[in-house]
Amino acid sequence: MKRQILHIDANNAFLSWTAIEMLKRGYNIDIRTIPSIIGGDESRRAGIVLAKSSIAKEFGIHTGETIFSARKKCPQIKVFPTDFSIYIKYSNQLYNLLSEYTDIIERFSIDECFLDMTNYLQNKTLLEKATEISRRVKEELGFTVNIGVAHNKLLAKMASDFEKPDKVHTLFEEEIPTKLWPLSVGELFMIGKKSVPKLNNMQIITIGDLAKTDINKLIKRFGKHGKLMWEYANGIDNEEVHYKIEKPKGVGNSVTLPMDISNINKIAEIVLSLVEHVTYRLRKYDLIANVVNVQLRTKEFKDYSHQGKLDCATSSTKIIYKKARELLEEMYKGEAVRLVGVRLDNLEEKESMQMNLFSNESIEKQDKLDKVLDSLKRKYGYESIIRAGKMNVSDIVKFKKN
DNA sequence: TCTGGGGTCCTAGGACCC
DNA sequence: TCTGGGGTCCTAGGACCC
Repeated sequence: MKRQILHIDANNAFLSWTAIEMLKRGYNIDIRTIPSIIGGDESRRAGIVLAKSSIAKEFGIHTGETIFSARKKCPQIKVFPTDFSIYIKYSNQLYNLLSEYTDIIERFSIDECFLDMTNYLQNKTLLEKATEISRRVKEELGFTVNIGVAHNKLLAKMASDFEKPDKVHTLFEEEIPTKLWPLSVGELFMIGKKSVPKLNNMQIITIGDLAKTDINKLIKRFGKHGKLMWEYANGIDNEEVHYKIEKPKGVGNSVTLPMDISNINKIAEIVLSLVEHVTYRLRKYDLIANVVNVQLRTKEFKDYSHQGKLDCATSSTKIIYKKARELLEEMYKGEAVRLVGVRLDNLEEKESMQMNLFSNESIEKQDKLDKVLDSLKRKYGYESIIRAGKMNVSDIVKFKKN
């Protein structure tokens, strides 16, 4: 039996949601109707376009380009800051509305969901359900969505990416040759900008070209990814809609510094504050980590990282910082650093934590201290807890001046 | 006042064991 | 004077996604 899958994608999510919130707060312009973008903070060297209005798009502005470049294309562009609390609010509203239609719902990202409607059609067609959802989101939540209607996740996702905004598109098997195959190969999900030139060199220009290429040739050139590409080009995908909430496989935080730093002690202070953030998140999930990873990005945009296994899985700020500091010292060559990141991987449930016979007592003590600090953070806000040696942005500025 | 931050998965190569 | 080879674990880096 064929599965009945929908992919729902909020149109210009960050910008639309900001527009609605601003109107609610009394702002008299709907920023969806003017040349506008949501952008990162330029003063913190994070000035890229995260979302754009349709009019901004007409000026040739793309998501991911610099705000500087967007201004050159459209000097009158209005730039609004990011605010994740707004996005989470509207994302939840969308999720709650969609949850009325099926129990098998997967939050694919902050603005996208997959729905498995196979056992939830109630004598209606999948397309009728999609049309109803589209209308209700617009009327009740005040923004528009694109909906892809298909028999698997890949085709539903590709369909929702067809003409925008506020559209419902089907992509059933018999429509693949006319709707999917004429598109450029780079439009296919999981084919990024590095793969496109390699495929073009093999005379593969469209998704149809890819679909008709010998799969073994693709496997030879791209390994596992080659098989996936070929299957996707042919509309093959058996992935389930993952409706159970899964814990993360890894957690990380990274930060672009307001200015480049080449003093290892100052970098270590940034690492400490990142370790505090990241272990706090880890403890919220009741997880412990086995692997610590420290990442640096140089001012030339060269990324490198070192990772190391802990003797025993933990969520302790102190132990993880100690490891992170070792990794930093072993990898750092003295370059000017633009970004610092810390990731924790190979996570496991806290219940399974193995008792370390030799330092059991001190682990428990440290665990208690972290828990106390966490509850203070929740109560008084994260910024109220500042360990000695932690550096904030103004310290970095002062450091640079000295 | 060019170039975010959060993830997942894969691969190549080295170390080590038998 | 020949220097295997399979398996597993680990790390660094890269590709892709939103």
